[in-house]
Amino acid sequence: MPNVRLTLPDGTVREFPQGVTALEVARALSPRLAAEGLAARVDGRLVDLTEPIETDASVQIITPSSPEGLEIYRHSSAHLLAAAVLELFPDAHPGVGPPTETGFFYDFYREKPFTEDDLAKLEAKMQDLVAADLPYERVYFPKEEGLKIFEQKGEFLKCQLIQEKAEPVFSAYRTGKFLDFCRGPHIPSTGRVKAFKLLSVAGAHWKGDERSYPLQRIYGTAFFSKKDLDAFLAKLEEAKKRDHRRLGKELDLFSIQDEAGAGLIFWHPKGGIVRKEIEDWLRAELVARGYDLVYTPHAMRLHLWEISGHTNFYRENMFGPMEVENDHYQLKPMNCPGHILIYKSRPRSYRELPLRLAELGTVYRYERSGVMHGLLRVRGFTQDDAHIFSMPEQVEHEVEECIEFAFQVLKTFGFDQYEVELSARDPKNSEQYAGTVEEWELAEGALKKTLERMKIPFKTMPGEAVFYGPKIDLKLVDAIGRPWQLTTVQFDFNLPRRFGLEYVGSDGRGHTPVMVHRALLGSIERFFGVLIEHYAGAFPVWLAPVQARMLPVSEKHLEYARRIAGELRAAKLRVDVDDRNEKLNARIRDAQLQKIPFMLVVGDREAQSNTVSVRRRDSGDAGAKAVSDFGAWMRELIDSRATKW
RNA sequence: GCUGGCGUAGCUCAGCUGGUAGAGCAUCUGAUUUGUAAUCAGAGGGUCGGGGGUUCGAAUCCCUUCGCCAGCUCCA
Repeated sequence: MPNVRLTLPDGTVREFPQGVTALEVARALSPRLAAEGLAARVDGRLVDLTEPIETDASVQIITPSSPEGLEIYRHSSAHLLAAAVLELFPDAHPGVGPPTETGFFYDFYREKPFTEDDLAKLEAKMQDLVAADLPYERVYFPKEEGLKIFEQKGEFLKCQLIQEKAEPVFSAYRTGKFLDFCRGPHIPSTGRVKAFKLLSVAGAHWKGDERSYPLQRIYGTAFFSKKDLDAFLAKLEEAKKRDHRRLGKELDLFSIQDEAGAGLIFWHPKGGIVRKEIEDWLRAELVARGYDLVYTPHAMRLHLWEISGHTNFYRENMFGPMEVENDHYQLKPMNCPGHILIYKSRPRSYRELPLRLAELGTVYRYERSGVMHGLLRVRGFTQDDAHIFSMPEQVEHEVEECIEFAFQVLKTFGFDQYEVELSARDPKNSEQYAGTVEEWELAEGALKKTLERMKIPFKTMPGEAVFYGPKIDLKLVDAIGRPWQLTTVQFDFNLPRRFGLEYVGSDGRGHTPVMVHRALLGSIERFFGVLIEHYAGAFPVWLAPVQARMLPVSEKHLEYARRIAGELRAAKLRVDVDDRNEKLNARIRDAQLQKIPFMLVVGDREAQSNTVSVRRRDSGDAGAKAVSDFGAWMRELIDSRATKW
């Protein structure tokens, strides 16, 4: 039998008999590699360890430490789940079951819904299958023949997939009694699955099409070790504890009320303080950066939205128009037309450009009833919006400034990780965009060049652009690693033309300006939600609704506590006094649960020496401090917007 | 909007197969005068999300509507 020459990752070349499997290669290299191997990469192609290698090739063994390892492992876990489902629930029809970023899922069509109890039973069955150490056996079928087998099993979803996607001879994987149409690769056997958990069951639709079959999706996750799984589950718990909806209630920050309607936010006094601090900082920053602050009406004549193109391209996100004196008015879903009207209110000279109009503009968008989510997805929200009108040659610089501003925002609010996406048009779907192909190419090129010049890594997302132009989106990553889309910088060559905007150039002639839409926090509501989760409700001093709470040891010290609170308030600090008739311990506990940064315990000792005993939220008793020293310290923490102290 | 789950006091939740509501915390009152994460006692508080139906009788069963949760889809 002839030999094949296999190139290993370290560059060495070794000869093996033709038809050797990657598993055999691994064994030849080291028993440990063979034991750990999950799959193999042969000439760039991911294959099973048991696949024969017939020609010279480069071979790499995929192990748990390879980036692809976990994905393959989870895909195999999904098959394991499906195998368990078919054993326990023969009436379930399997759909698809891919790995995801955090685990895997498998979709089934079934009349009866799966319950939480079913998940426990399925986990037990999966354990049995793991114990049985069944191989993931790759088998091949000619298309017609294979199709018949799946038809006999009544797996109509699989049949549909095979008809649409299968090669003339297609591969499938057998795990015990379960046979799945699948490209692979898979791990060698079920015994290799070490740590998994089924997490939830939720609805889904066949191929994501809501008119198609309703399916039940079972979510699970799998890791190489129990330790990793436990760490993941702990992270889920942590996320639950940080949930802004829960903290919003516990800390009395905001509410959403049935009586008022879904997706509409009530900012309570404590949330209101946080919002005001954010807005004050932002406004000062806007002014410093050459923006002009404006205000525009919440409802305007529908006619404007026809000009802007919103009634064509955005109607399904708009509340219905209201009739006023034989005319129609529209609650604004965006702030752009208002700012455009300000621009248009008089002739503009090139000397005033770029004109940066900023507004904390409240907009209303119709969201389908199932999509609202706390502060993160609502129907009424305030954008920290701005529209920059500039000459074409200024626009790249303006985009750069916006991104630089966005980075400053991230830093100020304690975020240090981010991801950047460039959203371009979908070239196959040009009718959903306003403007010509040339204009789009120009705009996308300009955004791309700007990011490259700033040396910012980014991903290009085709088909993600808005109807009037391409955009750069910035996602921040919060304290527990979740990304949130907030900042958006959008290029617009469309609206200026639709509204007939002009400026007089140095040549004395009229020209059309270019417009940049940008929001940095995105929406104040969403940003607030993200902030709550990022800080787990424990805001830095400058944002904390109550910055310090006086805790008089007994009623005797109430007067002193009130006097000091008054002094600190005069120094513009947010201080309150817990004058309830409760044990000190109980009041400390409450302040702690309210995540107030500083507790000031005052009793005889403090009253005599004009001091306060400082208890820090995160590290407990910090000893006595002169009142004036404490005030100065607080001032510094606030003015520097310190996130740690 | 779609699929599934759910909606009981301000909050968190109990209430088996229908017999007309209960706990802890919170609130109020009283006692206690507190030194770094829950003092004790008493009281008030619910047309069981809304509407309709089945039944002698509904928090419990059915229909409908609103809302919430997990997803799908979509987005700041």
